[in-house]
Amino acid sequence: MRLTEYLLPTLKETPADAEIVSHQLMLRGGMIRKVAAGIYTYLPLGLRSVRKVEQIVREEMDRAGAMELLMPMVIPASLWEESGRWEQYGKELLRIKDRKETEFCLGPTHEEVITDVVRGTVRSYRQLPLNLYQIQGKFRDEIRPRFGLMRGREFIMKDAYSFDLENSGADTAYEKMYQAYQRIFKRCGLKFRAVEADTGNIGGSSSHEFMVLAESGEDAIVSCDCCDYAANVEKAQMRSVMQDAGAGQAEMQKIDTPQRKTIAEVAEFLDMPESRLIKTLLLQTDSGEQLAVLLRGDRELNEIKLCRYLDCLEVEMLSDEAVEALTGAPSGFAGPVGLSCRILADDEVRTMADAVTGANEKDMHYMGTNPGRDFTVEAYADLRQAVAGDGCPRCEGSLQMWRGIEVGHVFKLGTKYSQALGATVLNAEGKEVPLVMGCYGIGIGRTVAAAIEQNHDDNGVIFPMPIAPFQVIITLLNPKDEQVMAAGTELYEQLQAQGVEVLLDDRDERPGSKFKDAELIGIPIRVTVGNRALKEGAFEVQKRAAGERLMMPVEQTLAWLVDEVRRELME
RNA sequence: CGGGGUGUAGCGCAGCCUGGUAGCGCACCUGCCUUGGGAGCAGGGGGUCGGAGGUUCGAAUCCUCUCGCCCCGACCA
Repeated sequence: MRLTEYLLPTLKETPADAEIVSHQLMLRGGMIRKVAAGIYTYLPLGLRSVRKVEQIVREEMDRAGAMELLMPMVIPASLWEESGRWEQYGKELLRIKDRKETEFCLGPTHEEVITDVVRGTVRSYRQLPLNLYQIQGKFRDEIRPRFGLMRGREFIMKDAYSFDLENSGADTAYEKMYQAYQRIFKRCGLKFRAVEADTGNIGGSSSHEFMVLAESGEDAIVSCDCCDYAANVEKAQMRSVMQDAGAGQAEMQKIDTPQRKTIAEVAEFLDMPESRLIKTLLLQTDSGEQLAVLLRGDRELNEIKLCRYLDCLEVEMLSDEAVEALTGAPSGFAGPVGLSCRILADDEVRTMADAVTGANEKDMHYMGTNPGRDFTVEAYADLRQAVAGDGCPRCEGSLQMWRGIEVGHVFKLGTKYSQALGATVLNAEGKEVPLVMGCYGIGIGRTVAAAIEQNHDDNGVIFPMPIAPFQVIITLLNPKDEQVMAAGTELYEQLQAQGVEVLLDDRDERPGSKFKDAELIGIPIRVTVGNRALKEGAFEVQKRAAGERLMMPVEQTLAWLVDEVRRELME
């Protein structure tokens, strides 16, 4: 494309509402424009990168034996009622009505629709295994859209669904997708890691997330420094510390802790480490049950682990009023001694002796309390958030912390949806059995954004060749100079003939602006055409990533470029 | 939803406290000039000051309500 004919609205200044680099650069580079919160238009340049990622995904899905189809974005409520998710999914599901007042939703994911398709078309185990995917716009009415394409409400996703007769087949399908994902993100030029993950409201038995490592990532992940254990902190386990501390020596005694409400304040007041305190969290489940959860003072609750333990969808901290009603004291002084509600505790609490807890009385705490002796814990479980330095659950190593962007997620679904929707086949014995499913997502736009998070410098994006919107940009220093225009145009046409995706910057701008734009939009290779070098019979070539400039004889340039582009596509 | 902030030209902002001609930089248009790192000069276009109501002779500015957007927490590709 010639830039004089292309829509490339670059911005010199950074828009105020863009927080992270990828969002800023996509806005500045003329790749996207916001239409509403979490809703974007992909401008021509941005769309090209999106399409590149889609194409890589397609190739690898097809290679893994999956078939592409396309499902509707608008889905009748009735299907979601069958699976039970119409009630369950909550406000993220955007519900709409048609003119006849029939209810629909905008699809945030498509387990129901695909299962409906398959139950209507697949009757026999001989038609299995089956893996169907689509690349499509999804809508989730996120509580807080942010970071541009990173967390939009409308976003492009590849979602695939596998169907098998038995668990073993489903495991194979899962493994195939896992391998395909490795290939996809590698081809996109990303540094990533697959980690064990919680399954959230998609459900199912096990899952892995593909995390692009980036400081700006919204997820925290841990990995072992010795073995290959890696997990989202939501799910992360740590080496258990099961030894029982036994009853301590101290007598339990009540002490004054005026105005000291937080763990930090009490610890400082008593001049002891936070780990000697027991933190008492008062919570309420979605079914309205109130309970207390005990943690070592320096630990944080992992709500997802708690929800799994309780088999509920969410827990919520009690309001100050509810705390006062339950404990008889203002919030900040809750403790397990004499507490009437159900009490759970993290495993670590079992190892504590002579601990400090709230006394359920204003401005008072207990010293020298011991679980079992002074209060009764209904059950101990792993309820705490992993932190850097915790022991690896699989080996003797210790855990490190990273930030990651979740670009892909694979789930083993089991028969959750096939059972709810009655998707069955006849097996070899002629018996009707529910299909065993898996589902596999990739955030397309998010992958582009993640690539930018990982590949940029002060001057802009540095696209990896496979997902660059164009592979080469030819910068004409002075397009009014006939020789410059002629030499540049010839190279441009030759490159196109060779299948290289090339931009010709033929705009009548000063060189500085053109260099800045070329760097901002991250085209991997730039060819500079100016009369100074042309007099020597040369172009100047420069790779965006490396930066060093190279004078190259005009007649060698075409072959060199074609070669470089092909080589970088292969890497 | 809770807490904090912000809406003035396409973008970045000032003006608001203390009411009285709507401004600056970038971008855009025209001309001249310039052409190896976001030039210069001259001229020009572009605004329901987020919206509604109120106070006032007079509101971007004060008051009330409302909407959008951003940031901090629970959601997820």
